[in-house]
Amino acid sequence: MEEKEISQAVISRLPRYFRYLGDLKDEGIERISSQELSDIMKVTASQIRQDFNNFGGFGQQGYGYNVVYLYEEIGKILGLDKEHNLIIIGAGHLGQALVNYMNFERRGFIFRGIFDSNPAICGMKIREIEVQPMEKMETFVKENNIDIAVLTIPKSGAVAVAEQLVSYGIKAIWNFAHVDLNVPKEIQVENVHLSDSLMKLSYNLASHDN
Amino acid sequence: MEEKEISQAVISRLPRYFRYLGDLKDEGIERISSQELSDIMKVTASQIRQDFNNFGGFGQQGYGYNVVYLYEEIGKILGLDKEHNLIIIGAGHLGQALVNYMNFERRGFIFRGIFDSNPAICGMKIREIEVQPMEKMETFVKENNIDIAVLTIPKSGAVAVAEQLVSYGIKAIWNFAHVDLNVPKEIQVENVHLSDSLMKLSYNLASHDN
DNA sequence: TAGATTGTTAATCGATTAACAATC
DNA sequence: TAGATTGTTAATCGATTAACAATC
Repeated sequence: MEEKEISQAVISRLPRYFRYLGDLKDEGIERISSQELSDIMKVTASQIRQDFNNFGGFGQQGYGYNVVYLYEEIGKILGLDKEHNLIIIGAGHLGQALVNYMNFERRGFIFRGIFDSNPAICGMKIREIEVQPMEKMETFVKENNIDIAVLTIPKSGAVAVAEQLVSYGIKAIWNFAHVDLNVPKEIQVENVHLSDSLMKLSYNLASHDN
Repeated sequence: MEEKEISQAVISRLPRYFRYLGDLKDEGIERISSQELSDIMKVTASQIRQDFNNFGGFGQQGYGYNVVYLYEEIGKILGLDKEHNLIIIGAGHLGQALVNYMNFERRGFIFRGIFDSNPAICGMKIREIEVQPMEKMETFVKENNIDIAVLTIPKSGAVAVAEQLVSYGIKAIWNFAHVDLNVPKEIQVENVHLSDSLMKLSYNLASHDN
């Protein structure tokens, strides 16, 4: 599908552009130049133009970029014009928090199922979605066209569950378990290692402390 | 405190080293070479040696690295040998999930207080910690030697609350609100933008889909 | 047309990898 | 000592920034 591979450094910046452009759109701003965007986002205008040009010319010389158009194009690049069917494995506090966070749904990421290995909480409902036992996962994934699995289980079970999910046909994993998964490279994995993030903060706190 | 500034790229890798070394330690492994670590972590041995040498020589020629020693040194670099006092602002699902996640406490990050602007949930207890109204925040921060604030509130209020926190003497903010904070550069900010992370996954899913 | 601003090439900077001398 | 492996310098690679010609 892609002509040339875009670097992950660029991809990581796209959601932030998307957010700022959404805000500008909401404010009714019609056009913006790379220099103006540079001023509010605190990145160089050069980087902005380079980033956008990875995906083709979104702007117009002498004018700049049309906010709504650019916003929509970046949304498409990020796949936000399509619906994604998600399941979440692990109905603990974090899993529940994610299911309850409505903004994902607004962007087309729809939670279809919740699974947990603890029989005590199976049957419980989180926002109309019933928690199911792990045994139901295979059929559910196959019958409901699930493409993304969210892992909010302890690290001990995560590697094995990830392998199962891949065998059921899952294409991407959003991994909150504090462990590196072992899946084929064509399966996309995005790790959210909260304790790593906190440790980084801790380092920066200590090193800038005088 | 620091001689030379260490790049954030290096810092970002330290928690992962720390995790692998902890696992090796638990397995009773005494020593490891950069090459062996390279094999299990899937990064180059060269990078491992460069990374460690930013902080001085942790190894020994002909021998490698002592696992326990290296583990402890990296822990110290990350500031995990000290206790941190945290407060969390926003007692919603995500805030509750973080407070309930015991692993942070194990590493010395202690939740001392929880604040929320909704009077209806003030007084509620989350793991023995009572949710307090925002008005109590200033005194609490000053009297309890709080150094890290965790922001789990909607983006609308986040920028203002961050500024307040800074004025109360907070030194670092772990920001889960989907907005860029506007604080002096000596205040450390670590952003966890979950929707950005999910969008990145969505991009990679779409672009590797054939 | 003149002015503005992009798209894109070239230059710089920084991070990663390779190589090897130092040394345990 | 000989072998192994680090610490560190040098080479490469990739990402960011600067510059400017193209063009609206």
